[in-house]
Amino acid sequence: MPAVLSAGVRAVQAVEAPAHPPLRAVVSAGEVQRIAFGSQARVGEMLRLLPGQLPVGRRLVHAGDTIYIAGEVFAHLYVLNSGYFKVINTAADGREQVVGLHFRGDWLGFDGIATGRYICDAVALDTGEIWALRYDALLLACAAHLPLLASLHAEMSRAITRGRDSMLSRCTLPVGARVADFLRDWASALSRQGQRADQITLRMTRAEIGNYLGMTLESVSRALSTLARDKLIRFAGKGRREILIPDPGALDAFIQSQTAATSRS
Amino acid sequence: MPAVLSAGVRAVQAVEAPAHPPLRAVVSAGEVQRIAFGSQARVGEMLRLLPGQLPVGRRLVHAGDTIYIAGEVFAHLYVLNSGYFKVINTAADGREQVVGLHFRGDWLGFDGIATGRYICDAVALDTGEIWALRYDALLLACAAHLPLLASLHAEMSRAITRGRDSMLSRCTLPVGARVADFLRDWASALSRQGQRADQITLRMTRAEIGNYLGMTLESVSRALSTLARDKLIRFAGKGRREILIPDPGALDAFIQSQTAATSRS
DNA sequence: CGTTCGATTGAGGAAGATCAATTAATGTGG
DNA sequence: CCACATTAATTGATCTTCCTCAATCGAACG
Repeated sequence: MPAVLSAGVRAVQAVEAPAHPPLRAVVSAGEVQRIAFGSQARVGEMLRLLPGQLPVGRRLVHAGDTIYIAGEVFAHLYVLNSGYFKVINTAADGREQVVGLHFRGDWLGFDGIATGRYICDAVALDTGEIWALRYDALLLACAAHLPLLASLHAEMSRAITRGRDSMLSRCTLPVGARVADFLRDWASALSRQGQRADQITLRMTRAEIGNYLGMTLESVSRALSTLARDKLIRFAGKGRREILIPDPGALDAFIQSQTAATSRS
Repeated sequence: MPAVLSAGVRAVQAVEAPAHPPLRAVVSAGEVQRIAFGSQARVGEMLRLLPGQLPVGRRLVHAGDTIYIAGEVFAHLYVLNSGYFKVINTAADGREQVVGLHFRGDWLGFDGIATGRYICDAVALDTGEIWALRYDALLLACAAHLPLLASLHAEMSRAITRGRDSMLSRCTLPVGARVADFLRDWASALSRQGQRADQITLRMTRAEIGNYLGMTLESVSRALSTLARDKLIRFAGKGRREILIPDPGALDAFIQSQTAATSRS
């Protein structure tokens, strides 16, 4: 039984955030319009669309806290307001894998809708705040307010598309390019959030990254070392979890050079 | 550019089925209740839930026909009434992969919701019939009829979950077990449809299967030969596309024996 | 300051890809 | 209906990639 992923998972810690500004004040409607598809827009859109009567349960989480676990009865969808999260899928025979990484603006919990129980574990990688929406209340609100429904569906659609892109990456790229692609993804997620995209703080161990990317931790380490040697990335800070990307375009070029060499069609 | 996947793709052929029995008569409501989660139930559920005013465009397709292609403007979701279908994802640099296989009762087109354009190609593997639902009309119908909305969400949820299960299989199983898992999946899909699950007619070439499973066509061929040698499967018919599964449990055991050996955690 | 956990790096081996040759199936024109 | 052409599938030999095993190093923490 691989203990890598479950290590450090702490008990659920449901803390209600004390004082917060009113929901509608966080992002202005105008700002929402300007930043298309960015997480600012997505979170703002949520805030704008959520009718006052739909209760939003706020919860602070810390690294290792679980949002939900497989088998738990489904009742809520979660909107990530801040922090970093992973989703772990476990097979009947015990194989497990990190199948998703999620950030501000993402939704969690879709996997629970079909069966009425969550299929995966959702775990915080860092301190953050999540909003819990009762699914039944959300459905009613959606029926009354179609833009909210459209927004919800767009999120589910994105979840499907991202999963497919991950598949493509895992199945068509050699390990080195997979790691580069991972960094590129992370950076673009940061830029969607309006943060600087050239500076990444990995919140996972090499073992977790390797599990996510379908390779061993040694392969992750070697790939990162190679990227650093070739000046495609740079390590910052004391530990080796701060990564700088001087030239994102060079990363793209590297990935493409790898695919041209190894075209598994 | 890998030509494997696009080979044999023919132009869209939109044929309206001539005479059909009225929608509600195909599956009785009682039958729907009895067969939980099977595709009979899912198709029947659709029929029951779709209000009369929601227009359903029927289309007959043949092997190679495209339901939609990447970049096309999104307007419809598709419910598969019969036939076999594949979904192909293509990266910016030309890498492409079969990321999904779909059967009677499945929905296609969710990937188009978020951006307003389809992200993938959906191609028929065999003759079949699909129902096209205008997404805007569907949203309105959902708002008026919440069970329909719940059903739609359940389908999207399943799409997400299935994608994650595929990821897990691709990233944690050696090639032999991946092929066995593929056969098991196909068989269980057949059984959900009420068809016999011990007899599979592969509608894809070894190259397509390999692409779907993240391995070469030679590996697929070798894996199938090994499974046949070990009596876990048997080839029927003239070609080697008819596969019999004498003992599904033995397949499970085989997969598990492989995972115990190669635990990439 | 030692202990522990994570990361790096090297050496060797195994799984699977690639290359190549053969056979089987499918389709085509005569 | 048959000879031929074409595509799909199988099988073997070789080679590359990546995994496994192991040792070392560094950082974090009590």
